[in-house]
Amino acid sequence: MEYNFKDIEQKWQNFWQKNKTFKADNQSDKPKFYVLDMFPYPSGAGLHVGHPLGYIASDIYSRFKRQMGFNVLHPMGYDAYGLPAEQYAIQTGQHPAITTEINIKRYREQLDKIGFSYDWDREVQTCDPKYYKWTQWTFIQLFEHWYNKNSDKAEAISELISIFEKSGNTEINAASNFEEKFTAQEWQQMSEKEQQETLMNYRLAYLSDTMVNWCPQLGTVLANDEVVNGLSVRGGYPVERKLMKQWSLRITAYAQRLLDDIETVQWSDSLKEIQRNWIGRSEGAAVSFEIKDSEHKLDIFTTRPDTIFGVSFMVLCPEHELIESLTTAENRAEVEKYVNWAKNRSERERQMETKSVSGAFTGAYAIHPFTKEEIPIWISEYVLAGYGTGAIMAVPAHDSRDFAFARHFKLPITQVIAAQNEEIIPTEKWEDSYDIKEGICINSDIINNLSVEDGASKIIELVEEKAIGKGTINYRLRDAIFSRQRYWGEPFPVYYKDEMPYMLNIEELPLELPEVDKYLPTEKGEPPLARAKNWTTKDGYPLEVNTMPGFAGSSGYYLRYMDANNENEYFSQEAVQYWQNVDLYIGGAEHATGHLIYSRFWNKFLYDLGLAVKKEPFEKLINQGMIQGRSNFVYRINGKNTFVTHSLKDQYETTAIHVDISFVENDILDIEKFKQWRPEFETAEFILEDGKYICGWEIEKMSKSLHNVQNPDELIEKYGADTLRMYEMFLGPLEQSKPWDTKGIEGVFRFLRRYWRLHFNDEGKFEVSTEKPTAEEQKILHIAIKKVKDDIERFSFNTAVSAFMVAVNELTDAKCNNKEILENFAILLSSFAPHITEEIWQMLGNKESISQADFPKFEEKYVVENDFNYPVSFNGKTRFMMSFPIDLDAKSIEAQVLEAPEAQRWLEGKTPKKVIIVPKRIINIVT
RNA sequence: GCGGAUGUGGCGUAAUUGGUAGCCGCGUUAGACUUAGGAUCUAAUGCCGAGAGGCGUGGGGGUUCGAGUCCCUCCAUCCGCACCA
Repeated sequence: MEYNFKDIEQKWQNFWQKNKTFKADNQSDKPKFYVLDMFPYPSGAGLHVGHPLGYIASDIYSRFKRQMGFNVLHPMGYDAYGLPAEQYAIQTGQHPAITTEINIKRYREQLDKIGFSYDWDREVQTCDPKYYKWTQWTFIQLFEHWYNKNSDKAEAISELISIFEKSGNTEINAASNFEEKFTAQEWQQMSEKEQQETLMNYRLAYLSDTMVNWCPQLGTVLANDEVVNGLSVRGGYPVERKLMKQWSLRITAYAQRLLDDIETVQWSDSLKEIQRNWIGRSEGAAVSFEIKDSEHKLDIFTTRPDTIFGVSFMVLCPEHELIESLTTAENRAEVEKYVNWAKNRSERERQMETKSVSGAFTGAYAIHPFTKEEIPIWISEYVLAGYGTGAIMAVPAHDSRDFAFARHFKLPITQVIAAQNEEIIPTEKWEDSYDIKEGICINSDIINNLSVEDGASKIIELVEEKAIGKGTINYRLRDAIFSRQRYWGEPFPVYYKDEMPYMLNIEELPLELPEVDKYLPTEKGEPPLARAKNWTTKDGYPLEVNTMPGFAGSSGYYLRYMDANNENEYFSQEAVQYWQNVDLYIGGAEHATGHLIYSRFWNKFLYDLGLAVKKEPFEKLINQGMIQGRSNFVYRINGKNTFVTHSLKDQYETTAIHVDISFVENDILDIEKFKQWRPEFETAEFILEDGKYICGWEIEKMSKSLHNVQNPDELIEKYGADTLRMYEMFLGPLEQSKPWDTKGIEGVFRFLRRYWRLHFNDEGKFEVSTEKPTAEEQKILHIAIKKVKDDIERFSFNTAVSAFMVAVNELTDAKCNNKEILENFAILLSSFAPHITEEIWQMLGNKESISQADFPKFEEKYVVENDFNYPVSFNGKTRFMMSFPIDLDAKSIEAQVLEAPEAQRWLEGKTPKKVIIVPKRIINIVT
């Protein structure tokens, strides 16, 4: 009987679905194991072969864990809100919900065809009101909490109010930018609105005027991780800075915990490093400089307080609030000109020209806190509004940017740090700044001769004494802007009364997304939800018209899977106590700074509330590599419609043209298909080699425009899902990027057919032997058991596939059709190739699904060898092999080796200086 | 510029503690079976060499009886961050 993968795969996919084979129970005596895939955004293009790579790996691991006796939670769902569906809606008028539903259906079909062991009863879709009810619910909780730095956790706003009533805000230590102090009495005298405005400075979800990344083409603001090089990640449109009233999440309150707990999870070093960089902790000092003839103070942040005696000017960012009041009359025109120029530059321009120096002098002077010298205050765009205080003390001798600025505007440069016993060169002769991180302080008054480290702590001590500064820690991480001026996202559960925002009652959730006539902003420039009719509460208060960003729905989805159908709670305590957190999370590295930071924050907040039970959501995380495309090229002779084969192309002037890979097999072009591809090629002529047109090739990104996209459906049609699954794993290590090359898939297909044939006799009839397995058969099996188990446990799926091939080759050579052996081998293979093994398992007489079988136990006794075939080397070079019993002592081995005729030949009569014998490894003779 | 990763046959890769470099698969070559082969099977296949043998894990150097693996140095490629004070 032939291996008919089509029937087999259909049969078992139906069986699994009908019997809910992979349904996970929230109650079990078994240990739990939670395997999660990063859920996909269902795009219109469907899945290509790169998407399932991680899904296949996690599926193998899930199936393996079930056979190892775990209760496995392996769910799947859809990150269904997103820009493409909305852009499409804007163009066509089709409701994004319809597009999304169609795309989800297509995704589901494609996923089903690959044979994944998901518990589909737990599916979530972020755009489903039953799901986003809990996204809205969490937002309300964030609004109702503040961050107490003393207890280092989120606490209820109601408690904060009672503190305010008792002692104002003088005693609290909260995560907030609000610096004014008020007493209990002052609090009580505030109006309702004033109180609400005050509280807004403490809430973890807060509304404020913020500098945002505004993307005019997308008509929305974007979070920092959604902008790269001044362009939007989605679409690549320019982004500008703009001050807008926006919802933000106070993720910065969690910066230190997000940083610290990176140490506790098993993620790749590179990913941990990306997160650390994104959080960007730096230690230093905040120092307040007095300003000459002014009541204002200039606050700066520096990581190098030890260089304070090298300050020769101060620099403010062009957005700095003191510019207005500090600028002197005679400098005003210049300053205004500069500020305007800087303001109108796009983020992109600004980032492109980081080398050019620009700036303006305010005419004002700061007073050095130690020397009392006057220090000119300048403005330049090289100081960023978003970092520290937006103002710096410039130490040109030891900072390259300050140095460039000082040289350009002819400002003094004073060296204050030097290496021990170093010859001092006057700074006028320097060509660059001296960015030294170790050394001793010079020209520095009271800290002279101290080390950099001691100098810094001395200065911090002194400024604290003078009450003009303190040691501080600064983070690069910004609060997450949470409003989007788009239609296709979660509505905020917020209404406005007296222009202050209030939360809906929990009972009113979910607040469902309303219908609108168009998916565009209103004429007044309000977001699309402003078009909705009756977009108010029952009492007529207007509802929020912004929607939540893409990361809202994906931040807590892993928790919802634990109890996906619970209508009363986000998830029950019973469910979370059992499932805890994700044991294995697999997905792409592109989420390193977005999703993975936000969901860690989300989880920590829910942890503070006593809902989540683990500090970190994802215990182990693996980033699967990208699958690159293999493009094919044809070479057109310039100015002609003639194409020349790859090996002859250098004899002509040619242009390489991407050709669709579906016309090409083994780099040989199907000329007829190519001619039909485009009208212009119909009359094309070809210069061949050996009667064939051979295409050139290159490894590139897999993309529609490069005509190199491999679609899994076609491959499943041709080879079946089991072959696709195994081939994707066989390609190479999971975490490495690798090109997709269909050539090798035949080898895996051949392997499965050879495996199938083990169970059939020469007449093609199913026939297995029920006799006792031979020692040889047991050995082949048990070597495979050990290898496959070890490989799966260390996520080395490619080498496991190779172990299967070795075993099947050996079983074929041994003409093995032993039932016991084949039964165990089927279990081994079933996590990789679930369909074919279910079929064989059934043919072998089993009634239950193979996924419920126990993973075979490795038994040492079947693989022990009596002899070891030693490589005998001379001076490290292997010369011949010689077999010895394993328990033979080194002395006897040495004596026998040296007597061997082969050894005599290599010794050439010399006496060996040394003989090294490593048992079961090697014999090395040194001459 | 800073940080991270990777370099092994024609190609994808393997070598888990420093111990036989190239497992497995693709491709290629030759052969068998066949009306046919894009089915199946057999054999060969790192490079040089007729052979003996020599050379080989990005380059150079080192440690070691022994290095793909450890150390130093240089080069190349990829990814992330980038005026972060």
